[in-house]
Amino acid sequence: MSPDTKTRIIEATVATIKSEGITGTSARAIARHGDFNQALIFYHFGSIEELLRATMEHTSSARIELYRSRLEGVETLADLAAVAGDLHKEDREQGNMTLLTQLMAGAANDEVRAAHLMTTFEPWIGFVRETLDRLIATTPFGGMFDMDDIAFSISALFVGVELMSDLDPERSRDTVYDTMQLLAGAFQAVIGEPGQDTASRERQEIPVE
Amino acid sequence: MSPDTKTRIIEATVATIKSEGITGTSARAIARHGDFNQALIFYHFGSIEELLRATMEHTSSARIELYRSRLEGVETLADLAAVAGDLHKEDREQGNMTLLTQLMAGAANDEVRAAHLMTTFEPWIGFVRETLDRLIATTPFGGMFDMDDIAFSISALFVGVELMSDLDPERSRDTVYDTMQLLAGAFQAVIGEPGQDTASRERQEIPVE
DNA sequence: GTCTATAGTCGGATAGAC
DNA sequence: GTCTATCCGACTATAGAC
Repeated sequence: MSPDTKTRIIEATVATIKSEGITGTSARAIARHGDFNQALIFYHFGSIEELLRATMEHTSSARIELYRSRLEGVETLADLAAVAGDLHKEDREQGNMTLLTQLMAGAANDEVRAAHLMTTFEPWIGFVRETLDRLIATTPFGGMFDMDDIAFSISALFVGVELMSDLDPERSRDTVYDTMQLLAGAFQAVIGEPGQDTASRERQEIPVE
Repeated sequence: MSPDTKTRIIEATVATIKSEGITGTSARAIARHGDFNQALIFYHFGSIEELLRATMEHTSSARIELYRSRLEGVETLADLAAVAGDLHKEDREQGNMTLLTQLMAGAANDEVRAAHLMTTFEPWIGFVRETLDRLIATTPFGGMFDMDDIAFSISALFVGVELMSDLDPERSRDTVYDTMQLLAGAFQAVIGEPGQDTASRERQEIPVE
């Protein structure tokens, strides 16, 4: 019945952060959520610190694969905005974004934790970058902007929207993604779709990496 | 020598959140930072909760006026990005953005605190909106997008960039704002500058509210 | 591997001297 | 208005029974 105990503890940790926030996440609170004894945490992880690190890795690696599989077929900026909006909505409903922002805030004044969290987040940014490369970098506009900065900014935008939405849950943020989709479509119209001629650019192959 | 005691306590609270994070902010830690007795907090504010609320208001109202005075002269999107980048850089260096994100994260699972923080943040979003109104809403593009959503997204972008920058302080984020400035300039070129004719829009008065 | 019990620290908050 | 002293609950972590 009980799967791996370490996994059970990590899942209880996730549930605790989602419902109590990082400031309310203690060994006792986690044990209450998972219905096991508090001392188990220290037997399996040694410290709360180590448990939080393990929790970061567990949740991050689980999500990145889903994102990758869903976004690899995307071919226009409007599609990107639409799929990203859908994924983000799922994550919101499951509390995954709250989990992330709470872990981030809790790591801000702790260098070791921050470095660890950034490492788990890096593939995410790199992956937004890859998607952008497919859609923009092959156009003449690709050379105009630093794609790393844009990928970083887009990732930050999602994080920021979530953090602020958590503060104001009554105002639905679905329209924000609709608006972003409109904007992306307008932008796409200006730069032209990949694989389709426009007045201002030459036809190019889209590199498959 | 000592100004208002309440102010001293609030300033010690700000210093504590900046250096210890929201999870490390306790009555005792605040008292250490401000070099006064812990009991003073409860005499003047009644509870930590109330002190945090007062701190939110204090810091928010102080900054919004500065932002307003600096941004009211802005007339193009590129200028907007430039001035916003400068202001944001100042805030970063003073730790004000860390303060904000930490307060946000700490308020996420506390409805009363969240509502309070959102209230102090609302003028900020409204004010980004006013700036956008001056720059975009008077063009034909104004009708295409929900300006509230865009103002919300821009505010969220800054918050998100900061939260992520806090995790990765070594990678300088100055280039992010340079890139945003470039993007804004390109966008401006497409929609045309306010007060200047373009092929696709009629001349309009910019309403002064 | 999981539990109870407990040590030791730190938290919010109050009473009361000055 | 500011301090000392203190209550009491919650915390991390460990020792040791089972």
